Amino acid sequence: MTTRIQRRNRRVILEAALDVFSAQGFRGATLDQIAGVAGLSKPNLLYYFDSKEAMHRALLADLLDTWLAPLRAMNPDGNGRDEIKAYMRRKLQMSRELPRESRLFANEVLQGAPRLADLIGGDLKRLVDDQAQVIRRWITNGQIAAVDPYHLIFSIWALTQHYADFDAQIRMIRTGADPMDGAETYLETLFDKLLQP
Amino acid sequence: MTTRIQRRNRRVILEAALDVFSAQGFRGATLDQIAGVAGLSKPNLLYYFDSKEAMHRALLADLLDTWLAPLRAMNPDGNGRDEIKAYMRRKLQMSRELPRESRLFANEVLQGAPRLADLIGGDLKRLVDDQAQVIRRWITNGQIAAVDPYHLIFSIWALTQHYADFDAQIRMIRTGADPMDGAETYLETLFDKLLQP
DNA sequence: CGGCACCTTGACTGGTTGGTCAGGTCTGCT
DNA sequence: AGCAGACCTGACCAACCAGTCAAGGTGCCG
Repeated sequence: MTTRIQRRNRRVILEAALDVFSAQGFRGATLDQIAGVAGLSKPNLLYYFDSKEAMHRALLADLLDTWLAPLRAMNPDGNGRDEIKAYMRRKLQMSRELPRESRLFANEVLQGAPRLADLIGGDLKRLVDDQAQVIRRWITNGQIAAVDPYHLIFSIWALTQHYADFDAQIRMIRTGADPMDGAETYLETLFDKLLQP
Repeated sequence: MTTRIQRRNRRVILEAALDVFSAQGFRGATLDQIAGVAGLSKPNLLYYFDSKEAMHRALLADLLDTWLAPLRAMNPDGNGRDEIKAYMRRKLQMSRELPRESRLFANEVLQGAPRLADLIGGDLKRLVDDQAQVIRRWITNGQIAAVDPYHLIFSIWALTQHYADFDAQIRMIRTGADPMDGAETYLETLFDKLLQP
């Protein structure tokens, strides 16, 4: 049985943990920092989660579905070009709206995904394999140009997540402007040209 | 005056530090780990470098030139499409040959580039601004299609570095094969189509 | 081969950090 | 109101970690 207080505090803690983990990485984050952001005491954090590791795991598990949803949502019966471009647009929107989540995953993968491997397991691979098949069918149908489906998916990840993960670098260069200004238009053009049969 | 032993040990230490920092991030790396990889004692490390921070700074400073060289090497008087594609190819090769360096920078930028800001300063911005001007000229000359020069550069970074930085994820999906198999062909096609006037 | 500068290290320190615990406070139910 | 169980915390601990130091070892010069 979960109480109202439990629900509220767990939410507050995970929110704070996302803030700190995404900005500092797992090793770099401290319970004191998370406690400070959450406005709770450190022992209280550990009343709700068994360990720092458990918070991190809970975060990743909660976010995994959200993170993969855009890829899952690609409709095999839709028009190839529209579906892929819609996928790209959804991912780009996630970089804009959920940059902390993007950086959390990036931090994790960058360090070899030790805490992610068992969570994802073959799940991600299966999803990507399935959608690669779908893309292959669109190629066969002549709906899109013949490009490697895996590299196509990787390039969507790379191009969209870059704006969240490397935000600091982009800000150094495009001082003033919103770092993502013009990104949608640019990527729209890029994928239009790439996929044109 | 630097002795032979000094040169050798500094090199060994930076090599080990690159290994550990790129895999664990600054905060995640410990001097004991670096000492272990280097085959030296921890106090000995601190005989050659004032602090952990100093090792990290030395690494970044040493690598910065290497890292920006490909962008600097873009020849304003060359053919636009060839120059940009050559830049992309050089960056992709760096992802293949220097993945640790790529991950070191990625780790740094991901966490807001605190230790990089003063090192790069306006230097990177100036270089990118200059090369963006060069690209604009190629567009005016009709050598390449009209695309936003900044997003073009960002997309080259994103697409090439992704293979080094997200290697762990790609390996989960493309089990067996070399993660970068087919990447060059794919990116060649992508930029061909994108830049086609 | 003797001496001096350079190199190396075991043992230590002070500060940080994840996690524990005993006891106190609050909340919701009857 | 009263109580049982949920919630919260100050004080504490053990492990870890960057950095110090004094003392001994090593290479290089005359």
